[in-house]
Amino acid sequence: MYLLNYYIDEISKEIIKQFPNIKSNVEEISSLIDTPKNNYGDLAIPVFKFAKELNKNPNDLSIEFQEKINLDFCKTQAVGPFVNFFFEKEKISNELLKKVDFKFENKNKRIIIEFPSPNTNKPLHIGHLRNMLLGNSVANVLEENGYEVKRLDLINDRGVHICKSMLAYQKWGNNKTPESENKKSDHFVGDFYVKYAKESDEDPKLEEEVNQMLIDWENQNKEVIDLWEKMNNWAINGMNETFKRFNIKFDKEYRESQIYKFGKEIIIDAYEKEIAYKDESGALIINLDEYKLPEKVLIRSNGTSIYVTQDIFLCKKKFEDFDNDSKLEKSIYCIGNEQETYLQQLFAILEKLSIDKDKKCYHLSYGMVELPDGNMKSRQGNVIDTDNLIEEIKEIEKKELLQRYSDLSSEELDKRSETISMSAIRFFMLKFDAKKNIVFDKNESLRFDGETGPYAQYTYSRIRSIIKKSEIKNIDKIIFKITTENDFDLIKKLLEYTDVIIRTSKDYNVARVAHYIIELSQMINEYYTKNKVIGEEKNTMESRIFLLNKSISILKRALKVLDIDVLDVM
RNA sequence: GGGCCUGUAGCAUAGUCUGGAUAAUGCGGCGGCCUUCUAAGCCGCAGACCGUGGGUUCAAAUCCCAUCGGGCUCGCCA
Repeated sequence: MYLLNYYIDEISKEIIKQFPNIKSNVEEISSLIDTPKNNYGDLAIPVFKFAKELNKNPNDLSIEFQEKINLDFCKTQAVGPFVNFFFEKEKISNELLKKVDFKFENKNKRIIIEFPSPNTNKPLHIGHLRNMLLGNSVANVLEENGYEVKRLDLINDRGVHICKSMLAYQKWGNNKTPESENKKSDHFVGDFYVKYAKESDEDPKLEEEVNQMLIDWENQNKEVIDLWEKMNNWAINGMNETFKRFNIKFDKEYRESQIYKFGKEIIIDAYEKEIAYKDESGALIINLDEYKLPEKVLIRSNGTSIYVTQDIFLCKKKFEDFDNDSKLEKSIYCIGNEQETYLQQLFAILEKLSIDKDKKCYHLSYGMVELPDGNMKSRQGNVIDTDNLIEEIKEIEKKELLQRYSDLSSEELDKRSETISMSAIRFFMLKFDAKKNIVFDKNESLRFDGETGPYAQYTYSRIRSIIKKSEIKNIDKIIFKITTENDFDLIKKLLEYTDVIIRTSKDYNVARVAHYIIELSQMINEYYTKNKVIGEEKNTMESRIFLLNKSISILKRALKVLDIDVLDVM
């Protein structure tokens, strides 16, 4: 527990003082001190290690600990081979509450993170949604921890799949526009992608036409380029609306169409330095045996570049763009786990080419979003679309709200249902370990009770309501005194927030934040149902308001990391 | 066949990195709580050979080995 380090170290020092024969130093002893689960104490340490060193029975030694260790801020108690420490709650609760507001210092380090890097042939589905919520939340965590974070998007705006929707529009579009059809523009484009898929099943010749279109595109054929620009703008503008709704802003956008030609020189240079070799077909290949990875073709036998060629270039460019002051600590790629091998290869190549000598590149991998009847297939239209999904949940939420408040203004109804439904979907997408596949069942997945975003929002609103009714002003000036046994447990939970951020900044496991939010909400809910606030004696009421106010400020901070907004009234 | 990920109550998950005391939470089930701060809530009960087998250890859901089931992936797709 980071914010308890002072006390942990004090205990360690005292142990060394009382037991000079113990060989471990303060740091080593501190690392053994833990915050035990049940009611074993506020801090605890097992004595096995010391028992061995001192050649004593652990159960006897722990009793010796109990007798010898005397600290003013805690009581010592032996239980079997464990020594438990119970804080003198009245003495240190105010001190601890001051620590709750801990803010991380600016680290003077930068981290870049790339997501969700969509193709411009279809709208964003819930697979993209998982990607962008994950990427943005990781970025938020790192910012909270004091990093400068840059959000990057690589728009995959060229290639055969883009030409598919273009060809379908050329053939069956009849010069319709998103405006004329009153459709969100990326959906308009996506419909032609699905149309192509259907038609090409019947007519295999379409594939040749698509390939020809790609060649025409590369040759800058004006008609094709015009069509491409028109449809790309539709796709990108539509996606930007969705990003905006999710409060996602990019610091820089790269476009594949602008970089896909680059990278060849780097490969050829590597070939000349014998880092890559040419096989009998003429393809340039890099061997990655030393990384226990399959070898990778870098340039095709016909001399054209492939995706990895430009990816190598892009990495170099990112370093140029964001590491000219040597402040870059990490370059994170938020990409699905089906690309794991590819990214391992890419990173190995970047290291061999001395582009990423310090291993700054990191693959933030995540599992697939599956539907109850199997994987999503964009070309078959078997997908859950992000925009449609939000609207659907929002409608359900509106009904929920009207059941509770039949007289809500339509404005207020819209605002609340938007905030609550966004919280439900955000929380659901983030509460699972990113590595794991999730099955998205509309009926089961999106709830408003239990371990959900709305549950945490509800907690927040309840406390806001209590604070308002208490009519207490200048809450910060209240001198807090413990009024119940629940107080201290809640304070300890608030202190955990810092650890959650520290740990998540290291392993990028944002689900930890979600679980913390639930645990904290549960404790707050338990607190106010057990301990009344309004109507209590003045000092009791003020102390409880003080503590609850601190609690929801941490709750709000944690929710903010997941980009979940709170409501004063829910 | 090789590599990576994964397996915990009926279901969905946390805990595994860094071994520690009674394996935690939600949904579902059963039973309570709206004449005092919003029932999107709270309280209680039932429900777990932690995939299986071995090993290391005073101590294993956690570490090691093997094995079985599921997912992803493996030189010119992006």
